[in-house]
Amino acid sequence: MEQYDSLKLKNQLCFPIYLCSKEIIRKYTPYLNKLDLTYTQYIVMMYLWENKETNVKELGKTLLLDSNTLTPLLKKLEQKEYIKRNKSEKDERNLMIKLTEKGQELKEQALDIPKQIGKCINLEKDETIILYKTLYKILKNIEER
Amino acid sequence: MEQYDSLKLKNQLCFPIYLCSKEIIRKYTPYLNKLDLTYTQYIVMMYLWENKETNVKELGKTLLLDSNTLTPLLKKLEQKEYIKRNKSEKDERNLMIKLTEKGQELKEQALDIPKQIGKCINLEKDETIILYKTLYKILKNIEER
DNA sequence: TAAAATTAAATCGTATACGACTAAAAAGGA
DNA sequence: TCCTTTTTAGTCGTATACGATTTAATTTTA
Repeated sequence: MEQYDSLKLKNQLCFPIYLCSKEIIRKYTPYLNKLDLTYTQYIVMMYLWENKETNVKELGKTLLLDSNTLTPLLKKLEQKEYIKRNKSEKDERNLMIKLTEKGQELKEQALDIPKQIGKCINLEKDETIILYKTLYKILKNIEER
Repeated sequence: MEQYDSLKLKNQLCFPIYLCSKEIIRKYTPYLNKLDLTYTQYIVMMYLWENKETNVKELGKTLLLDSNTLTPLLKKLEQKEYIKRNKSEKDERNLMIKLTEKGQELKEQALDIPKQIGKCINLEKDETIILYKTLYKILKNIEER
């Protein structure tokens, strides 16, 4: 191993992760355009399709995003009438995020997207499972140190 | 499998990839701040530490970035005097990117970063190898379709 | 060889992403 | 209770990221 090998791009684990993230998201784009969503808006909608109601803090904990990113994004989703933003009555510091009818209906149109993306990525079942496990292990390790 | 399971966040392969990319880059930040680099600037510098000279097109092919992202980024690296940007004499459409002395010296200061990040990610050797292989397979599959 | 097509970089507009800070509300303690 | 601390969103500034378009240089072709 040469002295500078550790600085070569091909030896950086983060590099292909960064590339994959960008390139898979790029693959999502044409499908998401049809729903008038960006990728980040899409994962917010997925969270809401599962949970119906949340607040900025909760959402941020799952998506690992802070209010500085979420606030403007949620305002855009409200403009599109996919969600409603309202202060909690119990604790006015909390902003409650709720799906609208229109936001709920969008879920139907999204149903085909995962299959299309899966076809692009095209991994074997067991490769996919190992990949998941490793990625979540990295996330766990990182948050710990 | 329920009808909507495919739309759950935990079943999205892209989601943990996206999170890992963000979170690993976040780990880089304090180290890169010392070198006055962002993550994207860092991978540009890594490319140049390996190749000494390139142009925007070549660089973009490796980093999967276009001139719309690279042009302002390279101007910033030039301001910091890590690189020089000059039109090629052979073909004036090409902008040649060259390391400066100062940019070359930065490599020494970066030498410890990969080890520190590796400690954070903290995977077994064989896990890492499989992860690399799978990520590059995804990239290959994606570019094909 | 002159016009058309192609190529490379730059520019523009929009949307994250995030560190640092601010404002408002709630919780806690003397 | 009043004051301090904590919590939650929001704001601001900087830096990507990228689709679409523009500009300039080169190559192709009629």
